[in-house]
Amino acid sequence: MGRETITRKERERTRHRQEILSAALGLFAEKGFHAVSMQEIATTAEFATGTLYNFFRDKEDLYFELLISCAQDAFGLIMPILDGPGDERRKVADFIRLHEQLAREHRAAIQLFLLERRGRYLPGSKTEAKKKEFSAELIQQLSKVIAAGIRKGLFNSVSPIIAAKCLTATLEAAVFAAVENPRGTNLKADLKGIKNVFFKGLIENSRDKRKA
Amino acid sequence: MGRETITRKERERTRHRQEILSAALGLFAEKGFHAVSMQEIATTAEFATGTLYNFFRDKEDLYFELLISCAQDAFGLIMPILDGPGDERRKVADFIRLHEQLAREHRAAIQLFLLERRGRYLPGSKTEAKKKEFSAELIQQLSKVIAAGIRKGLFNSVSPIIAAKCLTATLEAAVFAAVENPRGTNLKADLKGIKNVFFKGLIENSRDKRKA
Amino acid sequence: MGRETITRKERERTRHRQEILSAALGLFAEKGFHAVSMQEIATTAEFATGTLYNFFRDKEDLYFELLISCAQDAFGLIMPILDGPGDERRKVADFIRLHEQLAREHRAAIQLFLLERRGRYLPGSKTEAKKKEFSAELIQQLSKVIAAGIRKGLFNSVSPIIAAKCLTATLEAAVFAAVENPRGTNLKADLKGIKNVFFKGLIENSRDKRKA
Amino acid sequence: MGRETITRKERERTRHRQEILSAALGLFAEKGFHAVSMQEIATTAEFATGTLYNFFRDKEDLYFELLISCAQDAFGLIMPILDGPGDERRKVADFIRLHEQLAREHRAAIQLFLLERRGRYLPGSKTEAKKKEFSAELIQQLSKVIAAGIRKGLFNSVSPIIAAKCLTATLEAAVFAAVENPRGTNLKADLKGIKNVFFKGLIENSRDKRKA
DNA sequence: CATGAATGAGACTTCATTCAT
DNA sequence: CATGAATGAAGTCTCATTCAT
Repeated sequence: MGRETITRKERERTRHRQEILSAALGLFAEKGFHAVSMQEIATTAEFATGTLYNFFRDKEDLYFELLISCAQDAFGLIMPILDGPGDERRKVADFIRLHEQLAREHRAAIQLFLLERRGRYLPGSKTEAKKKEFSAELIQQLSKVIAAGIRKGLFNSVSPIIAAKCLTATLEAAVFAAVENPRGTNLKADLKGIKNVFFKGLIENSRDKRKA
Repeated sequence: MGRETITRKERERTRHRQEILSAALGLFAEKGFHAVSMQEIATTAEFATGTLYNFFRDKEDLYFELLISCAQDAFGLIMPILDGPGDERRKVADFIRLHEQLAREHRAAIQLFLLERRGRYLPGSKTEAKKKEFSAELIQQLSKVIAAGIRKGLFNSVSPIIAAKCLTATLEAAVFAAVENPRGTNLKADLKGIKNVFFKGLIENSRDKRKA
Repeated sequence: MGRETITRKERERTRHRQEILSAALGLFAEKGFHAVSMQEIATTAEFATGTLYNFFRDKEDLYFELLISCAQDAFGLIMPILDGPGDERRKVADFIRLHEQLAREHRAAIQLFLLERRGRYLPGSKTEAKKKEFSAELIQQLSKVIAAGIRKGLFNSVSPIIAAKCLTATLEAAVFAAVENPRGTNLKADLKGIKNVFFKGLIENSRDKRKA
Repeated sequence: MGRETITRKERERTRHRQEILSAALGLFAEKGFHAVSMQEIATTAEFATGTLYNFFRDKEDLYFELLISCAQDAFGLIMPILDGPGDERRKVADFIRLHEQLAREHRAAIQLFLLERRGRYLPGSKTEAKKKEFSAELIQQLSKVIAAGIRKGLFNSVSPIIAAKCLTATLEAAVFAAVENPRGTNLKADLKGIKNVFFKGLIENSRDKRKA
């Protein structure tokens, strides 16, 4: 019984923490960090203001934890695709296609990440560092895949890092646009187009060589 | 004399306006919209707080005008390249290369534009709309160039709009990174790499065809 | 068995109460009443917040009880010296000397009493009254000793109450200084000097008389 | 005219600052630092909350400036007595007597200084340091007078510093008591008694010597 | 009695904006 | 137009206290 009691309390606490994070996610994604007040988050989560501070040191910490939580979710979807075994061309194609699901199921998280570059405006903040870290990790993994593809002759010989940066920047922009204005965008089509652009390149290689 | 007096006054006014905008640009770029106070801008511009309100309706309006002013500068550099006559491949290459100059000479303006997606936190604001407008215009122009290139057989047949979006997103990310951390980035090399990725594409077409 | 169980419980309760008071004493002495939170006291005493309220009505009550507890300790040392039989000059000298021990062994209690005059900011509080009461009692006892000394011709004929107030005020200041900055103070020497000042007076009486 | 305009504004500003300090003095003296809110000070001074922050960095700064202002007033009365030329016995007597005026005319300032030892609870604060500084300066001056008196044979040979500390501690206590409870105290009589105690000493010197 | 999460009033402080000079 | 003191709403965070377990 003792163990169970403890466990119930702990479960409650975790659940409450989740509720707060959930409320905060929605609001931050909708309005951005500064336009959301702790009051607002508390009310949305149906807690008192002070309660938030039993879970998070301050507003920035709440935002930070949210960031981590969202990033873990996203990485949980992304990494298996990039890490797994298999054809690099397929991996990249799947990675691109995955963004449709991300836009559908992680709308708020995407806004959270992309609404404001720089973690919390003043560089050097914990949030700032974390965002960069996530971004770097993603690019790192993607570039590994691309490098492997190049080695196998599946991809042209371009800088894997640069290619990864190009692709992530493009996908971020596309996903963000889709998430901000779902009705005005056809993300599925856009992703196909993006794949096309990246896989084909702008300049038909054969012709290119002939000219050279 | 009358005309001259008026003219001097007008010049003065314009100059003061410019000084305010200039001070605001530096601060907004460095800290972001929320972390800059009107008092700070006033002090930096060496005016009194109230004076700012003789030139701009409110803080958002100041930001808005600043945005427009910066955008005009940028477009003044970009459009001639895209609009002018000549080889589309050259145009795109020049457009890419131009971003090095932008990062060098318009550091603050770039941060102003890219620090925060969304004009000013609540979607639907004037600033919000303006940012989208600028972005759309750029993509529009660039896609025209790409479309022309495709028609002339200079580029592969991809969606010009998508390709333009890919390229601008990528360049924005690269320029932003360079501007935020000049020492940690080699923008010139990155831009070359970007050109490479876009021109080559990931998948070597000749091989591609062979395999197919 | 019944009686024993009850007794153990009572002992436990008393011990817990003491632990709380002990933790509170250290914190109040170090930081003052306002800068210490109930949560802090609870943590230091290794209890939950709510537990404190099983022993004390509120924060002020805790402080009040602490005051009484400390005063009893101090009085337990002071009163035997003043009350006992013997030479009044010796009593006063011992009373002065006793303050060295107080500073050594009751550092926290001294800070508790002397850090803030007035019991607890709003005059008229319970704490306020208690502090005055203790002070009055001390002065009362000390003045009795002085009065007796005067009657026996051991002391000059001064107002015993005033003399007692002078002496306690002086000693309080000296002890407080020593307790706040032990390294910068030589309390033993200071106490000797104080004794000297009070026993001699500023004006050499013999000369005084000659001049008169 | 220009100079006059500037001067008027400056005068206004100084006057407002004074009004704030005056309101704050009354409240701090009555309730102590923590029990007074900035709101309360603002309301009492008939300003908006924010206005206080145009004059003082924060609450502590306001308190600090108040302290300095009060100390200057007090020193303006005390120092001429101690510094001037003349008989040291008279100086000390006048210094003691002066405290009646202080209690009458600087009631609030005295409470401000004596309500809470330690400047602002946590040692090391600006306020803390300033209080000590004032106290040290007073003791320093007073001890000089006493030392001079001793050299001239006007006073017994006691430690001047210790004697000064004894006297100031005593006077502070007496003045504070009078200021806290004007009806229950006869400060004039107390000061006479204090003078008596200090000038006579407890032990008649002639007898003392005879006994020795 | 012990626990400790929840509460919510209230404190301090900032800052966009106004307005009399 | 310029000035800059004044405004006061709003935001962040603390903490004494309660109460269900």
